[in-house]
Amino acid sequence: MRSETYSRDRYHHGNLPEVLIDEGSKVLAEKGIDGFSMREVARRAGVAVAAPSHHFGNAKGLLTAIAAQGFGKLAKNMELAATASRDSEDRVVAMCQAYRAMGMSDPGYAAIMFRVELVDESDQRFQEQAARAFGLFEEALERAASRSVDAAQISYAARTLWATMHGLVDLKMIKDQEAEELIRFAVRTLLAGIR
Amino acid sequence: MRSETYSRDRYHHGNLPEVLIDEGSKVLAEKGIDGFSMREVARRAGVAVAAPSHHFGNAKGLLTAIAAQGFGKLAKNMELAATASRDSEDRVVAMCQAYRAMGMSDPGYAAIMFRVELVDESDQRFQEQAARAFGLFEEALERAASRSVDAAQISYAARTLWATMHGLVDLKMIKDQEAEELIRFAVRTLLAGIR
DNA sequence: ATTAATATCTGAACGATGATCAGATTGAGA
DNA sequence: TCTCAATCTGATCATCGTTCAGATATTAAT
Repeated sequence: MRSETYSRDRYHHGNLPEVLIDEGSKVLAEKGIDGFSMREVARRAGVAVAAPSHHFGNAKGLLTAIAAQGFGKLAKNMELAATASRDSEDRVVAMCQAYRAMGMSDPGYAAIMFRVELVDESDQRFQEQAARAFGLFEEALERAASRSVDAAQISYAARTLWATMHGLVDLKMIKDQEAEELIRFAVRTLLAGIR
Repeated sequence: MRSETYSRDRYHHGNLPEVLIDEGSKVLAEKGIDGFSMREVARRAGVAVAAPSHHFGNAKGLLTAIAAQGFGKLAKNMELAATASRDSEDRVVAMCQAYRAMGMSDPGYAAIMFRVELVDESDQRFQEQAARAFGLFEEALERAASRSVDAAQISYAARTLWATMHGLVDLKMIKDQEAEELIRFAVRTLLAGIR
């Protein structure tokens, strides 16, 4: 019985990058960004303090990789949530709920995914995953809007609603009991506004 | 000619707390939250590293004080912006613009004012200033809405728009040339939605 | 005016962190 | 099998936040 999470009997770990991402997101979930450190992650992975740098360059690199994974999860959750409804407005609401759920239940990811100063936004994989999540969102909104709405309006609406959800979650403005109602309010007023 | 910003000839500084807040916000503006440190602020104030702790407890305490001052500035800017217009919708837009202007031109404040993990939200002065800014916002929105809209709707709308502005600024989703248009879009659709 | 109490600041220390670098170890391809 | 690149270690460095005893100044009380 070893107290460390991962064995250290081999000099070469095998799949250190993945393990570091996993352990890193666990640390974030448990202690938040304040309790996060490269050394802590290295400890949990049972590896020397300098090892992570070889794969991710620096702390920002690891956080960026975790954030990219987070956006991948968000996209998946949003897709899943959307399939539950047939009504196009309901689908947008469901996606917003997925966004909220991730921000609330997975505080580790939420704490860094949108933190410009913590993440390297120029990272390709990060951009891909973030764009994928936002793309799903935009698409769903486009379907919920009437056909007569032009592209510029749709773009405005998508960005506005995305920003709204981000704000509501980031500022913790959604109380659990009224989440459904408040989100639906935001979606409905926006759709009503562009129709 | 002294290189230090403040003299150190007196053992007792006189108004250290204010100076620390000033220097702290300057550091934030220049180097962002990454470059911010108690030691750096102490250096600029020409004071021992331990001095700030006596007034603000810890780093979070100083950041909280700076953030509170930031909300005070924001409230002032919003009030000022609102007086420029007579139309109630225009006033809401002007307030949003003030919000945005602060987020963009004063990145030092924006970097911490809404960062839960950096700030002590239970701090009284912080709460007061933040509530004041939001209160102005809520009030302006209430005036812009028609009289038939009930209080719950107004509350939803205020929170939604505040969140939207926060999201747009935080995620840097507003490009300069379309700022006016996008903000007006957000305000107008929201008002249209609740009318 | 003198003294006591309080507020303010110093200087040195401690533990922890991110980053760097030479060198050890391993695995993959010639 | 041998070579070379990839991977990881261990030690080091500068910096950071915080703490604490003690020095200095201000205020209040006598």
